[in-house]
Amino acid sequence: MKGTHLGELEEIALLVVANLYDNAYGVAVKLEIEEKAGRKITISTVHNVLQRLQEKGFLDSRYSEPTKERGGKRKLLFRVTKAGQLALETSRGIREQLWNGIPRIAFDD
Amino acid sequence: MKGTHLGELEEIALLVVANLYDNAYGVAVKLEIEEKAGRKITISTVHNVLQRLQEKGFLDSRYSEPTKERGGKRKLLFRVTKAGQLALETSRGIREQLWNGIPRIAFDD
DNA sequence: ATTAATTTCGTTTTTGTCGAAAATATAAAT
DNA sequence: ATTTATATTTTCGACAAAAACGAAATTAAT
Repeated sequence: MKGTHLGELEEIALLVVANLYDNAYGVAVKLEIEEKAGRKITISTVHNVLQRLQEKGFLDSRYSEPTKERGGKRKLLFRVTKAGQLALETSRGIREQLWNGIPRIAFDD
Repeated sequence: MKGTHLGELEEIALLVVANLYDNAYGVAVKLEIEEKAGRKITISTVHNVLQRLQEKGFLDSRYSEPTKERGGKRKLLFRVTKAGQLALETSRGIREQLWNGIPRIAFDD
């Protein structure tokens, strides 16, 4: 059976797609993850997670027209679905609640 | 090399241990995850993730004394380390930044 | 033909998940 | 009081899903 909730990278990738809005394709997502999350990641990993998110219904995609640059083949552009948005908000809500429940003393070192 | 960042369940478990403060052992963590995250999970899964978090240096543990209740054997109590706290804060900061960068239009349906 | 930008494929490691067994405590029964 | 039953907790062994990579395939301009 398929997975139910958002994995760690899945969540970051989803947020990044939302950030990039109308330019959310593989390479851009990779660069944005590396910059905002401070972490190296290969392009294969990015495409892998984007595809998984689409299969789960959290992203959809369409092809752009080829660009005029050298090697500028068509891009597969992603956007966050309503279900994706909901999954993100749910995830955030849970963590927020958990953060709020931490007693001060728990982090005194 | 071993895993560097916090998995999705790892992060929730870490937050839950912080929430429970001085009563963070397997069963309590399981119940708290189920309640706060609205998700079913087995005790084996919980122990597994707690152990992995300890190996990564994000948790440490000690044994309590047995209780006087029937079957009340000693509990393995966990607490969040400084490294664990830092990992949580880093993770939160990254997501916060990503949420703030989402253009309004990205979520208009 | 060559080179550049992008996506797709096959494989491996790490994380997430469970069922069942083992350990350790109290309670009940003989 | 010794055994037998039952409760609470942790440990073990296996498997599924997510994360990660290198390399191949695709498609565009030079």
